[in-house]
Amino acid sequence: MSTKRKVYYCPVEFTLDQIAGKWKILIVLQLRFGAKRYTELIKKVRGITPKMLSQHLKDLEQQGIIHRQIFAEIPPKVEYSLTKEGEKLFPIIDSLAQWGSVNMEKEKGSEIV
Amino acid sequence: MSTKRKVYYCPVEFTLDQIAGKWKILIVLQLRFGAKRYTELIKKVRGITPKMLSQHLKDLEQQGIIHRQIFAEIPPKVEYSLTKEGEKLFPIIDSLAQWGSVNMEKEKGSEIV
DNA sequence: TATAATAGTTACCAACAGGAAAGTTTTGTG
DNA sequence: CACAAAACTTTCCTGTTGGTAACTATTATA
Repeated sequence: MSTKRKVYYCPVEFTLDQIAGKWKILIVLQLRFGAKRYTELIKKVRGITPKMLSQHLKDLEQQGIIHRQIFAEIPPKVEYSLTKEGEKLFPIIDSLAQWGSVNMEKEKGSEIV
Repeated sequence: MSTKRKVYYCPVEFTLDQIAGKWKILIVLQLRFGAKRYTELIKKVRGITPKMLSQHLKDLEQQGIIHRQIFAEIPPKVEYSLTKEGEKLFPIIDSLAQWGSVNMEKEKGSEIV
């Protein structure tokens, strides 16, 4: 996600720009199962690096999709959760998951674990 | 889309890999309104270059999402249309469009034309 | 004083997606 | 023979995305 002001003529194009990239949707997917801490996300979002995670968490917070809550504890605790706005992405995630489940099976060498 | 064999553990991740990038979904979106020729697509998919269009048309054909029909005419005529498989992407496009319509309006400086 | 835990940041680098501009092929028409 | 039209292809270049690895800050505990 960039901060460039761009005029969109197409809602689909707008959405694609908002959630583009390898990680945003996968992060939201994990948060769907409940609020999570930074290190939990590192473990659950397979393959994501600290840099990518914090970068995308920042973006998502600015977009109003997730909420970041800091607990005044030692050691520090920060919890990420979906906002109401974020929950509105569920239909997108569902349709992606639906299409994926059907089409993954056609691929030789892929497994569902 | 790459040809690399990759094992997927998550249907959402699989789908994202299949339709990732700036153009695939926008091409499918246009073909939803009927079969189109190459030059029509160039005009309708705002901003796409010849290179990007033919590259993604090739990918989409290999993925079984679109069908390419050549007419033996002079000058040449090639028509692209969605396959049954391609039509299964409609729910994804619909959810992207839905989210986009709602959220675009919140952006100052964006207009729907 | 050294270590551990959490939540990051920073610097550097590589790969790939994408863009610009020009060229290619085929045949028909003036 | 030159040009037009359709459908691409090719070359070269740039910018963004993403990856690796190391480093930082804070406080508690042994």
